[in-house]
Amino acid sequence: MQQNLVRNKIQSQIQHMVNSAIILNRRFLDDEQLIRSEQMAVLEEVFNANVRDAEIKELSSHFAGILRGDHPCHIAIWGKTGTGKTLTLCYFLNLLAEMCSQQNIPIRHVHLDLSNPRPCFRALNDLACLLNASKKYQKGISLEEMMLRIENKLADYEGYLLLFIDEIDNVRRDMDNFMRFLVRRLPQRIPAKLILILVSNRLDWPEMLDARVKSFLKINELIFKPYDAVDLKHILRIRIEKALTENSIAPGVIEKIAALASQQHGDARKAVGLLAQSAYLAEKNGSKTITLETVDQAAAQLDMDRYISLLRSAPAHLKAAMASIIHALKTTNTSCLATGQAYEAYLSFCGKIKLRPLSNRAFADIIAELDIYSLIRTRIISKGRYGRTREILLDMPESMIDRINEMLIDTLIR
DNA sequence: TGTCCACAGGAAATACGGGGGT
DNA sequence: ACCCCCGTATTTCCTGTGGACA
Repeated sequence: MQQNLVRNKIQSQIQHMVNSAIILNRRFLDDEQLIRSEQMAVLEEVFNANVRDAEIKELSSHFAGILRGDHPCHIAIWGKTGTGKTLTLCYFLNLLAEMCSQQNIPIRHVHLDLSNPRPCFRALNDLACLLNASKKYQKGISLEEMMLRIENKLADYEGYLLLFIDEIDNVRRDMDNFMRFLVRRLPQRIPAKLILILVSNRLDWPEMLDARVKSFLKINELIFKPYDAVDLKHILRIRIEKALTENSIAPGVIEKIAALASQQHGDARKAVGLLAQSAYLAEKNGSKTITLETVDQAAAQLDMDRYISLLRSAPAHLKAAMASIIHALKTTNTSCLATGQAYEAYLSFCGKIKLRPLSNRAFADIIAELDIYSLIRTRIISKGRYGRTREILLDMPESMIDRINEMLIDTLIR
């Protein structure tokens, strides 16, 4: 009897979930889960909607020379994250390689992805790995050695070599060294016709370079504009068609998601992410449609998740600093802190959890880092005779502060 | 007008850890 | 086992500064 009740209940719950399902194909809501060919298929549909037309045209005219035996110069590409630089380039290069091989033009392209920051050494090592010139090293081998290995590997390749370097401004430290190698040294030492494709999301990165290297870069420039709301709507429609059931979207929802995403940075990945989150949420609530309110909730939740996951994996001192700032603001009942006060709070907090505190200077850097992640907001103010300091304040909903605080203390004490 | 506070933030030095070559 | 090399984290030392106050 009892058992039957439970069975019925579970069965009806499952049935309810099936009826209210709005996600048909989960994988199309998350690029990570798509295999390459599916990504390309989605991308082709996007291109068919005339999105990124101008950029592809530019690329075509730049590289057309290869098919005539010319040697096109390097190209620099700018655009913010999520504007489709990487995917567009991959797609384009594959197509180009296909055309070349039909005409027996030797061509190789290598995609060096620097989406997480790394020093010169690591970047070179990764490049060497992609070329099969070396294995993965952590440390311990000189830069010179790494460069030689790359050169030797390429010593008898005479065709076109397209080096597609993604997010090049992520090479921290010794950027000059890295660029000098690519721009001046490598072309002189290998027979291949080298073309660099330098992708970055900051317009100003060449300013950081050595003037001599800069002058060697005879660069053609191409800018990927952020997607506007119209483009984003196209992109979202394609995903919705593939991933969701019909009529699961309330009127205005696409527009709202597109507007939110284009307001922020015109990042397509974020837009799709927001769509996905909205769909999950609607399904969890047993609703058959995604409404405008669902989108709001989803956006809030994504925000929260971003903060939480950012902090969870952060170094201990960063967590401690964040926790002490929250604590200090709560106990003093003011809305902002000066650096000195924050440092005091941090010192006593460290004492409590038995963590060796960092110096004043290092703490200031942590504050700056928290500001970059926009976990706090700071600005420099001068109180005249009473000194110059940063004003530190939190800028997030009350409920979020509490949850973050709990999580911090939990992970720190354990 | 000059002083001087309480820091900001750059540069260099130092500490530390870990891997490769021999 | 030893030395060399490199990357990262932190410290030490330093110069710079907006504006209230005398």
